[in-house]
Amino acid sequence: MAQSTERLRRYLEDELGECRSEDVERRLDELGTLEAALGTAQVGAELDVLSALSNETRYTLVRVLVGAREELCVCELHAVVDVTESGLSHALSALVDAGLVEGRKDGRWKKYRATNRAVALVTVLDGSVSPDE
Amino acid sequence: MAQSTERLRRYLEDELGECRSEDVERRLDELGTLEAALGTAQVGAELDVLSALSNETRYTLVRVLVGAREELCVCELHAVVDVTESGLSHALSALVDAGLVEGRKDGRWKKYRATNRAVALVTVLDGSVSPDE
DNA sequence: CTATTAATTGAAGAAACATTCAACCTAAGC
DNA sequence: GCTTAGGTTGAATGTTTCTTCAATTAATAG
Repeated sequence: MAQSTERLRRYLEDELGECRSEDVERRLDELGTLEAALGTAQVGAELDVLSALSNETRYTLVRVLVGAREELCVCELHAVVDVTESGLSHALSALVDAGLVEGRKDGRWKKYRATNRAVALVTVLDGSVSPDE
Repeated sequence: MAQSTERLRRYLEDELGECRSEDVERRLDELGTLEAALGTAQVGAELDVLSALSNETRYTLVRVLVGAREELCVCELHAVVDVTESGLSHALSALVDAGLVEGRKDGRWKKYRATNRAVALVTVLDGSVSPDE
């Protein structure tokens, strides 16, 4: 919520024919309610997930792990993305933080797999985004 | 796809008990297939959508428009986010490019509404992300 | 036609991000 | 024990991405 309400008043005058202070107040309230519909914590968490996904390296890793339907070793994932070992580790760590991937140590190897959240998101993206744009 | 296959060879030796060159080749192939499962164009488009959403201002706008279930005037949206008019315009333009929002001019006002794609994505995010993280 | 208002555009500085290098930790192997 | 290999961490840098300011377009009002 923020900023000058002058323009909004003129807009409501246009829409409603007339406009009193309380009309502006009411509309601001409605808009505020829409904005706050989910808590700030929820929105913050969703933004974290989106930020984690919106990077080519990380998104590729998620896609591959979702597609694999099984856990993959870091050394296998390294064959799939074009970053250093360190970069790969940073990427996986960000995905773990976002709850998109889970890691497990297995002897001297470390394996990662996609979470249900990752599967759900990738599925929707595939379904609602067509390549021609 | 990239990088040294030495570690992968050793990993496969561990997993399979033995490992010939062709085993490494085959595994690299499988991984490559996973990575290429969707075309590059598709992945690029999905990344564009994710990048558009992964910003507080833009995500808030999408959430409000999805929640409103009707078109809202720029001057109304301005009451909801904390950026300049110019910033708001840039944000809306990015959302249009990503196919998350559609704009329509109405006299001297301009109105935006959420697309189906936006509704689908917000719905899944709400469903799969819980606030406590 | 001029002035005003709604909104957009481009450029530029500031802030956030991603990637790498180097150092490090841990588990196995000798 | 020592060494090697898999993987992670933190700091630094180079690149993107935001946000703003100033100028601009388009529509209405006078």
